[in-house]
Amino acid sequence: MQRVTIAEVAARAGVSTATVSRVLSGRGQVSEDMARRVRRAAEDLGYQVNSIARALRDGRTGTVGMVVPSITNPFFTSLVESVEHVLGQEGKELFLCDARSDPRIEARRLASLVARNVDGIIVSPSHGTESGPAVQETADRLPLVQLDRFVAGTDTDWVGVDDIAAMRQVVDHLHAGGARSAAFVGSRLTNSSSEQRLDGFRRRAAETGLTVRDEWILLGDYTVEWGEEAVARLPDLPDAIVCADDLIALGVTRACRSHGIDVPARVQVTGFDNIEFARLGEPALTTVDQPRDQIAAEAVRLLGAAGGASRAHISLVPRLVVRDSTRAKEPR
Amino acid sequence: MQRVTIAEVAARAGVSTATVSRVLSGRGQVSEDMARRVRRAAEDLGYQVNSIARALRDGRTGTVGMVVPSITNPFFTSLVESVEHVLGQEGKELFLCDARSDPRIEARRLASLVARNVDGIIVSPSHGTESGPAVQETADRLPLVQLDRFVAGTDTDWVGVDDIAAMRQVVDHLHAGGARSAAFVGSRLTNSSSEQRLDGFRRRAAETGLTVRDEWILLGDYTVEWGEEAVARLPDLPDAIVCADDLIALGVTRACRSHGIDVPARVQVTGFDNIEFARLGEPALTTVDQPRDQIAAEAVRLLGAAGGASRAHISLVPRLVVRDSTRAKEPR
DNA sequence: TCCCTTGCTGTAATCGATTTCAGATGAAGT
DNA sequence: ACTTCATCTGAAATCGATTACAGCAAGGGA
Repeated sequence: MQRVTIAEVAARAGVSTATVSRVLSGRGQVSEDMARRVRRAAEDLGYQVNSIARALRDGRTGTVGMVVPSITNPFFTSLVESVEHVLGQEGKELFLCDARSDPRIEARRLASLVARNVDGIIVSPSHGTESGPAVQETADRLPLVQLDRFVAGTDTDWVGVDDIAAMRQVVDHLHAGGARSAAFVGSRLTNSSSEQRLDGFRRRAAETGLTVRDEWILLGDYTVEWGEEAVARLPDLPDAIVCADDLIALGVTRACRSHGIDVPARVQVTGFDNIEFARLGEPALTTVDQPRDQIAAEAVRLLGAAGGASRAHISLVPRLVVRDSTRAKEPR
Repeated sequence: MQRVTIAEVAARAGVSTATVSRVLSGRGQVSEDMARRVRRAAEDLGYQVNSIARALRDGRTGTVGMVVPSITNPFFTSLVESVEHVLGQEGKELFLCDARSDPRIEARRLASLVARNVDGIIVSPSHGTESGPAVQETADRLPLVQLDRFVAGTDTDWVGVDDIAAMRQVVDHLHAGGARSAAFVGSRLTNSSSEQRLDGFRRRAAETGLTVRDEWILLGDYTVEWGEEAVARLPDLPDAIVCADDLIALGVTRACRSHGIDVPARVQVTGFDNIEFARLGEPALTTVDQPRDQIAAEAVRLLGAAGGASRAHISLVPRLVVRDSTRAKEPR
């Protein structure tokens, strides 16, 4: 159970710890003779570096922290997977934290990541305003990139999709399928995704002449349950229901099915994110595909390039995936 | 950006670093006078401990590593969430790694967790035999608990469900619903869950006189796609299809729907795990609910209690959740 | 008055790997 | 033979927090 230290390797090889370090880390020049002896000794003893000691010494841990609002939301899960993959390619590792959609828990997580000397932090903030102080404070100490969601009034890099452009595609597609009125089911306006998507929806609906009534704007959580409940709350049925994410949309189609409302004949429904289960809905969901791998790659790149005085806001244009919950066959 | 060290706090408060440490960590006696001065100085400078340095000093990091086969599988995700929650209550944090169902990647992750001095490791091994060496080697150095799955021939603690008992419930329930023959769709026999579940299925099927033909045992991956494909591969239809997890079951019911096979009237289908989406299938899946929170709590408890010479194997009895993909109304 | 506690505080060692700096060796050049 | 360099090694400092140990002062008892 005792860990082997560099000193023991040095003793066994009959050299100094400096030489051992040089051999094993590959920097500095060491004669082939010594190198062999050291490697042999390290091998025999089963030596492995203590990365805590190394981290203390050179101030970097090779670790990136990531904080997401909810690890059970498949969208964030797949984002985490992408980020982990990209980091893996640079030999870095991921510290994953779940904020449980609570800005206070989020703040604690961020502080603890700072204390643990991660080299950078990727965060998808839980709340559009309340997450602000903690995020900004953290960003002042470490490279930090916001992902997907964005907190108002913070000065950090950001990567996500262009929600406005996405909603334009969605609305146009529904319109092409014959919709003349539409409802929006989203989450309470406590984060930027939700706001942006609602905003984009409203704008494009106005431009295309779609009827949108105030009672048709329903805000709750990013959950299947809320989607189901929202349908019950609609005073009457519009031609289409635009959902702020796929979980909500799955709830909406499920509720429609159990109320005997035909989708897409009577009501067209759209989701957002293109999680794996979107295609498993009945009917399969038309939704907006987020380019996760690209988002992850950009985020990691920005973390590495941190330090420039100017902040980057990278918004990628997502792609509409047409399935069976809408009527038009073309993306727009 | 510069981090404040204990020395700076000491200088500002006009005391030694020892005193600062004693005040801030609360151990050792310090006069109220000094304590106030120190706290004041720490506050002013925005001091935060460097947990790397602390970890180096006292050999513990307050961190637990967890390795799962696939973070995109909702079952593992919810398990991670439970574990994270339990750890959070003891002030520990979780280092999450995704093995991508590859024992080699898994071995690398385990080694890196050891190098990072985590206090313990929770792993759900990817492969029933190939994961063995890495898992055993890791367990020899650190407290380690296997979760859900188990590697043959390793000597470590384990927590999971009693797959045999679960399958007994499943088979009895299908039998009660009128099934007289059944197929099994699982994953290739590369992990204990799969083996145990198939074994349990076979045994109980034999005991209850259910017909099981060899061509009805189909093994692939834990994915929706495989479930869909498996249906196409069945030479003819049994009365029931028992799936080794919910993802497979979702694929199976989806394929049945698109082939016009009525579930549960023509074929009954069952899943395993009770992931959130199980109830969203069409029809909603009858499945086996895994007591995640309890599994997580036991795992964390075992990690803490490590050191005893004897190994604990804790198997919890899961509960059958009856929904619409089967015919009988009672659990058994 | 002197010794012994008791209660605080500071000095310095410690954890393990890395790296600076100085010293040693040997080869090549004049 | 004497420099001059290049090449390699090792001693010791360093990162930041913790803690064993020693020292000091005040108070009590003999």
